[in-house]
Amino acid sequence: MGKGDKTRQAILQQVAVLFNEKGYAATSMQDITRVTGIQRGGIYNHFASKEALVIETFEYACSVLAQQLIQGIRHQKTALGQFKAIATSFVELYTQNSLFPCGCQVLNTAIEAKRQMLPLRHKAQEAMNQLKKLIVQTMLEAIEQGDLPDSTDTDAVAAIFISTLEGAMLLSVLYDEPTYLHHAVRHLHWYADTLMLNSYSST
Amino acid sequence: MGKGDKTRQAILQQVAVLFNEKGYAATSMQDITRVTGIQRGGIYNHFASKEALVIETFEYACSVLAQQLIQGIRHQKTALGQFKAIATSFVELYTQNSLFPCGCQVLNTAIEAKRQMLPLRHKAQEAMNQLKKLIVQTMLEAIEQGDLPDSTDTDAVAAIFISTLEGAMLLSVLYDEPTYLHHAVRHLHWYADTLMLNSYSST
DNA sequence: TATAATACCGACCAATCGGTATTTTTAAAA
DNA sequence: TTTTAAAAATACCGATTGGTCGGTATTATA
Repeated sequence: MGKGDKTRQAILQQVAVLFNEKGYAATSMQDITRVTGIQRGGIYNHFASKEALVIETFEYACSVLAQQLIQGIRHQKTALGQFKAIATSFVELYTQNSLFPCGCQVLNTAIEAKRQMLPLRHKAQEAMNQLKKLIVQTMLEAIEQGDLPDSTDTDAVAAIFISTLEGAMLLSVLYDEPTYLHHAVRHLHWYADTLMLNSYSST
Repeated sequence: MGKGDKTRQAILQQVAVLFNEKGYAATSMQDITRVTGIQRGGIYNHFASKEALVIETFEYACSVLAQQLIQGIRHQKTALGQFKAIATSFVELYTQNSLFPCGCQVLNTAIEAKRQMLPLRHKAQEAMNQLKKLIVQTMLEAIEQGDLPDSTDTDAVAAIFISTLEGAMLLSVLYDEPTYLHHAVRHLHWYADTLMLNSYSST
C-alpha cells in the first residue's frame, strides 16, 4: 500500500469517529484537519468534496461494523445460537469497541440524512438492508434446523430485533448508560426462545 | 394574547417542523426566515440566540407531543388498556399527525446532541424521563388492578417499550414506511399480554 | 541518481454563518 | 387622534464555511 492509500485510510478511520460524534453537518473541514493533522489542500487531494468524504467514511465504518458483527456470531454452532448472538455481538460492539463510542453509525446517519443528503440516506438504507438480511437468513437456517417453527414471520421478527437493538442504542447513548442495551439483549434472547413455543409471530 | 406572543408561538410551531426535518446544525437562520416569513431582526426580537430558539422549540414540541400522547390513552378504562394504548398512540402520533413527519423529536434531538449542545441533551433526557415515568406509572396501576404481576420489573419493561418504539420509528423514517411501527405495536401488545402469564421480566 | 508523479501545504476565494445596531412600521394606550 | 412602546425590516459586522490554486516537498519510477 503506497503512501497515498495509507493516509487515505488513516483519514477514513479518524474521520469516522469524528463524524459519528458530531454529525456530518456539525463537523467542519477545519475539524477534520485538526483530527487528521492534514491541511485542507491535502484532504481534497484524496476526496473530491466533503460529501464524498462523508459517503466514503460511512461505507468504511459499515464495512468494519459488518465484519466485526459477523465475526462475533461465527463461533456459534447452531443457527439459533447465531441468531441470538447477533444481539449480543451488536451490543458488545458498542460497549467494548472504542471505535464507536457514540452509538450506531447507521442509526446516526439515518437520522441526519432524512430528506437532505439523499445519496447518504440511500447508503444507510443499504446498510440496514444488509443487517436485516443477515438476521433473516440466520433465522431461515434455524427453521431448517428445526429450532424455529416454519410459521415464523422472519421479516417481522427481524424488524423487531433491529428496532429493539437500535432503540436501546438510542437510550444508552442518551443516558450514557449501557443498561438499556443489556435489557434489550435479555429481552430478545427470551423472545427468540419464546418463538419456538408460541406461534404469535406468524399472525 | 398580544401580537408578540402570537408570532412567537407561530415561530415555534413552524420552526419545530423545520428543525425536526433538517436537524439543528443544518438549519440556518436564513432557513428560519424563509419558513416563518420573518427576517432575522424580527426573530432575534423574540429569541436571544439560535441556541435559545432551539431549546424553546424542543420544549414546545415535547409539550405538544406529551399532551397528544396522554390524550390518546385517556379513554382507556383499565390501566393495562392504557399501557397498551401508549404504544398505539405513539405510533398514531407519527402516522397521522402532520406535525411530526420526520420522526420523533426526542430521538432526533438525542442523536444530534450527543456531546455538543449539552443543555439540549439535558432537555432530551428530561423528555425521555417523562415518557418513561408515564409508562412506569401506568404499569404500577395495572399491577394494583391485578392485570400485571407484582413481580414485574417496571423499569426494565418500560425500557423495552421505549426501545422498541423508538427503534421502529428509526426504521420507519429510514425507509419512509410505517410498517415497522405497526410491527412494533403488535409485538408490544403481545408482550404486554404475555407479561401476565410469564414472570420473565422480573429476573 | 535523474526524472516524473504524487502528496501536501498555506494563502486565498466568494458565500454564508450567527448576531447586532438602527431605522421604519405597526399596534396599543392615552 | 395623538402618543408611545413594541415589532419587524434593513443594513451591516466579523468569523467561518466549503472549496480552489500555485507552489513545494516528498515519494516512486526508471
